[in-house]
Amino acid sequence: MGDRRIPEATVARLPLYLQVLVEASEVGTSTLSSDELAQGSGLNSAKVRKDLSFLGTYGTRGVGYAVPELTTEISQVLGLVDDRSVVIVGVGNLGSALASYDGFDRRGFRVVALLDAEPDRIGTRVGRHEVEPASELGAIVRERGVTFAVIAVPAASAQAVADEAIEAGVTALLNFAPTHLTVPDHVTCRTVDLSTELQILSFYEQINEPRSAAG
Amino acid sequence: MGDRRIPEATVARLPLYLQVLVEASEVGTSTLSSDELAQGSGLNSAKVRKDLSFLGTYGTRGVGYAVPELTTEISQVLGLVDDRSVVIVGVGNLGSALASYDGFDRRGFRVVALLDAEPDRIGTRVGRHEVEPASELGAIVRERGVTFAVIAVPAASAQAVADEAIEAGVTALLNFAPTHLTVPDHVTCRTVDLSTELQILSFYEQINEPRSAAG
DNA sequence: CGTTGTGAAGGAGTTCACAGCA
DNA sequence: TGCTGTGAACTCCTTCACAACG
Repeated sequence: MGDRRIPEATVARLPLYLQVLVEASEVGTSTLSSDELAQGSGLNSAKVRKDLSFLGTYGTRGVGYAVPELTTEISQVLGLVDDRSVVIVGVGNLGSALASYDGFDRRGFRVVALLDAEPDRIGTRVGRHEVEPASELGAIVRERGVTFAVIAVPAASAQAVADEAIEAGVTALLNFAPTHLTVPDHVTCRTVDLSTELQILSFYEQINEPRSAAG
Repeated sequence: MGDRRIPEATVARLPLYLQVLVEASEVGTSTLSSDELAQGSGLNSAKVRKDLSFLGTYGTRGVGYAVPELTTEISQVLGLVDDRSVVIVGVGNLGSALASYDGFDRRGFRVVALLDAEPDRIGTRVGRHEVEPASELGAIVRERGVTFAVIAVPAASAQAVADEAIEAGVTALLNFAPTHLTVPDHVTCRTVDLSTELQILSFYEQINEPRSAAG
């Protein structure tokens, strides 16, 4: 210990641990060892212990980690304690899917608006929401205290959408457009690009396949 | 140089460079400096040069990188030269969105089947395909020479789907189920979990927000 | 006795800074 | 002159190995 800063690599794994913890608690398990946590998340126990040590001391030697306590602690560290308002911009195929995705609500992310620039789509219902005009982005973000924006618009308009959202007060962006977004320091942006993921897979697939061993 | 192995971190960035290169070529730009590539992908020039040096020598000192040559080289390294057959398992909200996503085809990933376990969905059309029964997974993979599977089923059935796909010959998995999949060494699996991404964002959002500076 | 927590070692990735070349 | 290519320094992450402790 000593340092209070949690390494980036550790932060990226905390949600995995949370997943395993929630599953365990659903089955009634009250304690998990670092090794069990590792199994469940596809890591190794040393990494798990090191990661959890950054949060403080939540384990018991000879026993393991208490599921409810650790769940609470990780939720707290990740800032999942109170609800966050999310706006989804772009209600095409992906945007619609995201709007209907229950994983948002389950972790305290409340979708408060769906926006789109297409006149045809405005006023239609998607999931529990009615699609509103994208031109209202700034106003909606301000009025409804939105801090998260999910960007599911074409690459060409993604930066403009991001800029307007940030201008209005959004501080976290989840970007599905296949393009790099430039954001100020106080804003966090993560880009998820399906095509990129496939290309990375493609690289390793051809490596793993040394010309098909018959037999 | 000397080493022929491309670092993992570099592989993960090659698709970004490819994106910038394709955009540049569409605008008619024939040369890009490491700094321009860096701008476009949100990195820094040293990283770009180091990354590209692993591919060989494709730059010209004093000038930059030739767009078409570098595009070809990266495509080749990523194994994007010939088409790959992809099967999408799970045609819920996300699966449907993926089925209609044109980013797959654009990079040589050919979706050859959509599968689902729900009797209601079988036979319905989604995008250009008719949904087939998930029980046919193994047969379809074998008959159509599928090597990529996109898993968009609930977490509870994801591992079973993965196992069957792998058994039939799939060697690359893109998993959207919020759970860790165990796969043999010769198979590559990448998990994309929206909820995980949001939670990581959440962490940095609260860090960036030191109790809201008025003004 | 079993498992955590952690210094220390080892490895991977990033950045620096500049020689080398068009 | 300007930009690449790259050793070397540095920082970050992972793994090891074991003392500490319930």
